[in-house]
Amino acid sequence: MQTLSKNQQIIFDLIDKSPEPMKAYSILHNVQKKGIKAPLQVYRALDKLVEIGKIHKIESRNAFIACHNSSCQVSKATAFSICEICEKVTEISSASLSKYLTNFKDKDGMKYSKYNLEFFGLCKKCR
Amino acid sequence: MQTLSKNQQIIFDLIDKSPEPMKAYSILHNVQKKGIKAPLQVYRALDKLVEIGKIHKIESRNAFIACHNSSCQVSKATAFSICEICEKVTEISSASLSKYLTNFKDKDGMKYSKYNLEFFGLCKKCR
DNA sequence: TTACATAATGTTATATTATAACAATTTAAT
DNA sequence: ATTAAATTGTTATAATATAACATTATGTAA
Ligand SMILES: [Zn+2]
Ligand SMILES: [Zn+2]
Ligand SMILES: [Zn+2]
Ligand SMILES: [Zn+2]
Repeated sequence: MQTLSKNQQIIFDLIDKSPEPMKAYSILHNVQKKGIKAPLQVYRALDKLVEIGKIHKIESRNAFIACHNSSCQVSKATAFSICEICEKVTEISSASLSKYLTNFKDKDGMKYSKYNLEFFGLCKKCR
Repeated sequence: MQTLSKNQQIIFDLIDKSPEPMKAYSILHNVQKKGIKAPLQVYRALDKLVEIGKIHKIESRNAFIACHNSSCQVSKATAFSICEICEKVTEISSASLSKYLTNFKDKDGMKYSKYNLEFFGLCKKCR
């Protein structure tokens, strides 16, 4: 549990409080009053936060959410559900899923050190 | 098996022949001699080809590969392995994996209509 | 085969996402 | 105190993707 730098903390707090994934330039707009003025300052903080597992990138949406799943060790194994109507994103925390994927071997017997899984469908509200 | 339009066929052929995933602007450069001059022409063909399942988008790389897996019905269920050194991408065709993920239900019992899974590791050559 | 709807194309402009390059400052460990 | 590593600040630019509008081609049904 390392301490975050000033920019990292500001940006993490913002993402952590957001009910939905946040995009980089939306983050930028929200932190300009706190002195973070340039895209690069945002992207650098995002890179670090992803690296240490505090946030995840939703690749299909180019957006970021805070990790609320202590079992996904440093972002090596991530799974999300995404509603195709309202765009609600939830991190999936399933021991059996992560066990299955962590142990998955392909045809050549290769095991992978990392994965990202994105499920799509309709959330409760949108069904 | 529908017939492709002119632009769609040109762009599919290029991607299909490529040994590696192709990015949109690399595609554009490669088809300019064939009269496709604008990004939008490329993106429109890519959108359609993805929609009908002839190609897939590798979300973490913003790149496209041809589908060589008849069992992934119209791109609703895709899985790839990605080498983090040489960026080689392979479509994974595993009946047990697709069965597991297609039947996966989250905590609320929700089933998903679609998923995309990207595994990361080192390919044979790079290990 | 005309009429109509749908799909695809062509074109210009612009929006969105992300990194390069370089200088300065802060932090943490000797 | 010295030094290395990490972080910050700043400007410019690269890479990825869509909006808006006009035109042309294709398929379907009276
Ligand atoms: Zn997580
Ligand atoms: Zn929803
Ligand atoms: Zn496929
Ligand atoms: Zn490799």
